[in-house]
Amino acid sequence: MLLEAVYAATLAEVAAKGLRGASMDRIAQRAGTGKAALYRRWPNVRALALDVFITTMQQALPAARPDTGSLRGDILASLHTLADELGSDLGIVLRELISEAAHDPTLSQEFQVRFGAAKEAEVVLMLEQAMHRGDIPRQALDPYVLQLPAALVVHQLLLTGTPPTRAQLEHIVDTIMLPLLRHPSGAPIPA
Amino acid sequence: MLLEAVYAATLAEVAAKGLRGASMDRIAQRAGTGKAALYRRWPNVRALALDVFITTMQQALPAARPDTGSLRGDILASLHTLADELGSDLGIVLRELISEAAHDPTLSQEFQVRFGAAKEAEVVLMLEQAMHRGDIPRQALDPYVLQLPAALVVHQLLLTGTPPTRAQLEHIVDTIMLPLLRHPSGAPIPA
Amino acid sequence: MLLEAVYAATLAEVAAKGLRGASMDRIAQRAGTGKAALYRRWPNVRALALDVFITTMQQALPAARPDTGSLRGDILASLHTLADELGSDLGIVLRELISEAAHDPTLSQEFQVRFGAAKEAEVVLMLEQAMHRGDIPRQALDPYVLQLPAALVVHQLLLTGTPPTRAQLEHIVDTIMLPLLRHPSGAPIPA
Amino acid sequence: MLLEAVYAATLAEVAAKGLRGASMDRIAQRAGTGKAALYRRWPNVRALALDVFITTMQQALPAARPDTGSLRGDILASLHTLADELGSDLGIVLRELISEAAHDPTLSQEFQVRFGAAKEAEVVLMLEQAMHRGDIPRQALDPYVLQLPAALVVHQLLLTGTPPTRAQLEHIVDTIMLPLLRHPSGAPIPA
DNA sequence: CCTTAATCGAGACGGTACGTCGTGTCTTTAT
DNA sequence: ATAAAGACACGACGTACCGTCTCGATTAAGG
Repeated sequence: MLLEAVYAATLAEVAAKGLRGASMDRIAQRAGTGKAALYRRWPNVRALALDVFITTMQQALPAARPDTGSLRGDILASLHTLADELGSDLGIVLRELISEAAHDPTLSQEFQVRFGAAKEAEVVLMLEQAMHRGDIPRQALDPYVLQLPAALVVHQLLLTGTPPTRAQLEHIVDTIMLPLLRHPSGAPIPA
Repeated sequence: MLLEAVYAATLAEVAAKGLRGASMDRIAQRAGTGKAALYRRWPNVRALALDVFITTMQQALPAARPDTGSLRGDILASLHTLADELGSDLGIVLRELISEAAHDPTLSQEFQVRFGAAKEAEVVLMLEQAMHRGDIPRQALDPYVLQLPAALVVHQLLLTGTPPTRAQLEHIVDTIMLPLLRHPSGAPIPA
Repeated sequence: MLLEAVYAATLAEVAAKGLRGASMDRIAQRAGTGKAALYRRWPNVRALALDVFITTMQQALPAARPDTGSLRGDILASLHTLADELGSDLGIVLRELISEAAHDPTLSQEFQVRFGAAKEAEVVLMLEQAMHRGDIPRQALDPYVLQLPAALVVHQLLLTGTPPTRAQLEHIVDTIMLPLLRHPSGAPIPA
Repeated sequence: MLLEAVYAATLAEVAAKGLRGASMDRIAQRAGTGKAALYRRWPNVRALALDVFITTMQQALPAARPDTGSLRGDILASLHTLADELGSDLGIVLRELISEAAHDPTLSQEFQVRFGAAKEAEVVLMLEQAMHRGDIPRQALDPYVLQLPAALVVHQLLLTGTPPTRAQLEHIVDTIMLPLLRHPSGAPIPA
């Protein structure tokens, strides 16, 4: 109840003023509560924003674990969900958190564990299903290949400010991702 | 004279307190001047800090255009230079730029022009040399493939806080980049 | 508690630097508080200083309503109290009030109500007692006559920087005030 | 030439922003010159304003030495001139100077000598003419009586913000000033 | 059913930094 | 040589947030 209001207020505030310009006072006011209620749960604005970001991202995850019947469809659906999320206010928050993480290694790890790992697990699942089905040959899963489509999506967002279009996503999947999965190099994977 | 003092003061302040904790008052004091002299040139602390870092960085750039004789060697050298740069203070600034760009589209463009384009041109040059030599088949250059190694390096930096090691870079080149270049899909490239 | 500290700090600051040289920062520091606490209550240094002085003055007022048994004694006692007040730091504040009032009509009124009116009521009371006793003939009270001694005292203060001496006050009462009251002109009083 | 521009600029600036709000920078700009030219002649804003004020006042003085043929007419004419002056921008400057004088005794004296003394000499002249004509009995001139009408005019201005009307001036002259001059007390005048 | 404890909103508190403005001095231009 | 224009070091201004804190008022559970 109250938490929902706080989450919504935080997203709105960060979207409007940026993480740097966000203020506890205003978030409290937007949420119709007092600062004490916020400081009781989060030590500062950044922590609050990170929590909101990750929680919101995670709620969006289940919808992103699709089973369209084909590997191509699954990957595309997943990327599309990601691109949609990053195109919204969450994209702004992501960029803020990236800079914040530069000063706070804790945040970096937290971010990696709660967001990076979840994304990766999702892809692993999809690929294992695909190997079961025989869509792609059995192979050891290379983490760099797993990250690849997400990395390209995020990279484009960070450099140009907008996530890839559906056509661009298809291009990424068809000319980069699928070829790599169909003809794996079989090289050993470094730690 | 005064500018040198300000640059030095800014670097010292940022080193001491971090980019986020730097304050105009203290920078002015360190530089033996007044705030007005700073605000006359930069609109705020971030702009000052970013200017200082970008200027400092660009002086170190020219060393990055390699010609090792083989495509693999060229790409690796280029990536290594990038990873080294991003592992230093430059990495921090990159992250600040990213968040700053979320609120200032101008900066986004500026950044893309002064860094993204330079990086891309460098890769294009390497690939054309390689096609001349016959290392890889003649092909239209796919911007997503060009960005790919840099995207993976940056992505790892942003998620984990540290750039890839030499072994990881070799892995990226050998199992992802070179296979894609040796067996291009030939698909049309979307705008 | 805090207010006391602020009042004391303000008096100390003004004593040290003069009203014009007083600064909010220093007053806050002297009072062991922050500027925000001051600006929450007063819009600027002048308002604070003036409030402190007016309050301080009013606490000293009650002692000023004399009943010496003769009209001459009453008026002299009243003027003497006024002269004493204006000879202290209060004189400085009076002058500040005057210049401040030139830009702020509200202050003009406030000043008139809290001092002018009080002073006038005091004189009216004395004169009515005197008419009762038969010291002076019954007469309509002319506001210009009522203001007269105070006006002369203030005027001298403003022009020379020091209020009249006891001998000068006696002269004013004996050669100007009392003759006018003993032989009133009886002319109508303009609005 | 330049001085005229500076004088006009100063009057305009002080009228617009008050002495407290006046700035050397703006006066210089209004006068179409640089700050250096001002600081070469006056040590600070207050000194400049005082100089302008007194000079302007003195130029207006000669017009105030009337000879209407009757004492009443002379005094009224003189008071009217004073009230007019004080009702204009000069009234504002007067009030500013009064507060300034609180911190600078030099200014107090200067003001008294150049303005107060001139006013007094004017009244003395009028009264001596009147005694010559037999309008009033020969008598020692009491400085407090001399100051009296001006004191009342200034007092009203300072308390209410507006100088007396013509009717009020006549009242002051008829019921206070003239009676005192026609029936002098003859008491000795204290230093 | 009442009371005791926790939580709520509201907002004051001591602080730090902000970005603007004005000071009085000193230097650069352009005659 | 002088004058305008304006940079310089300094410091006060008034605002906005910070993170801590004290308040009643409102709930809830537990005796």
